[in-house]
Amino acid sequence: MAANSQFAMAVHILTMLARSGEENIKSEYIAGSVNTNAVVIRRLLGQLSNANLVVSQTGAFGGTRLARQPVEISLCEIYKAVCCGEVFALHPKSPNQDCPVGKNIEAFLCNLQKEIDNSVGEKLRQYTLHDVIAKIELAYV
Amino acid sequence: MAANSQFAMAVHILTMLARSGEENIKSEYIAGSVNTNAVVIRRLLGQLSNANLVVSQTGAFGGTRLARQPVEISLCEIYKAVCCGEVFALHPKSPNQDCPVGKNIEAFLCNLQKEIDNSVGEKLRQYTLHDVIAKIELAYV
DNA sequence: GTATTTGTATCAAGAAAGGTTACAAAGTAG
DNA sequence: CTACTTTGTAACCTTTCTTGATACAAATAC
Repeated sequence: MAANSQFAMAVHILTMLARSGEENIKSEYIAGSVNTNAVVIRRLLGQLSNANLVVSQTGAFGGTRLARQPVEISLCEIYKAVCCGEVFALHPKSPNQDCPVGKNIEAFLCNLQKEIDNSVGEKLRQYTLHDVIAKIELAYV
Repeated sequence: MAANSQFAMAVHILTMLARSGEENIKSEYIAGSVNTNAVVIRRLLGQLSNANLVVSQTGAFGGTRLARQPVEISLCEIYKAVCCGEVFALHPKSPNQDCPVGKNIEAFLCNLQKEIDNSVGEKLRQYTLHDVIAKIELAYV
């Protein structure tokens, strides 16, 4: 399976929007920077819109802009908006319930999964889009 | 077959081995508990063997046993032994280097990726195979 | 009305994981 | 030495996910 880079692309997209303020940005333009197809961008924008992170407009002079200030959007929100996945997956088939290990390992792993996810969420909550811009601007001064 | 469940299966395998002490366990037997094919188990055991977590023997009465005591094997080591993947992937194609965002976002995301991975590693380092057994035994008393 | 842009639907290509069969190599027992 | 057992791999198939691409209806501006 191809690796999931939706979070990386979503951060890229939102960083572009953050730098453009109230101006509407076209998916075609963003696609040029992310180096992909405009439909890929629009699909991601759809998810970000569902999460109330962006606002879109159809029609001529339409496009997308942030729904909130960059300082009010954490990377954790972005992660949750586009990543349905967990850090690791559970067993593809349920383990053998007649084995004491098989019977109980799933519950353990499921709890562990949640614990790790919380840990990742906490880390991501430390950064906002504003921080991303700050770091990137520094990088090319 | 959705996401990567190698870590989940590896923990399951090692828990089985941990409960059997010095005894050699056959891949066929483990496969019965994990509910998969013996070759899938042997593939994982190969990775765990490369990481010096288990020792295998071919031939009659062969099989696999832990290379160390359960208390000396952390979940972090297991994770690193079987997961080549990161929590999130970077851009599939390199972003447009003519765009200030495209030019600098990769470095930022790469650092973030490492930071998150460290965070996950730290969390997993808190648990050993011994802890897993303790929790599982409790679960079915 | 015409041009533009989003929002979707649909399809194809490629990658990764898991499952399966097959078999050589290594080891044990007698 | 012979027969048997088990690991270690290779090869192949199927399923599933992600990305990329084309197409077109709906919405909006002038």
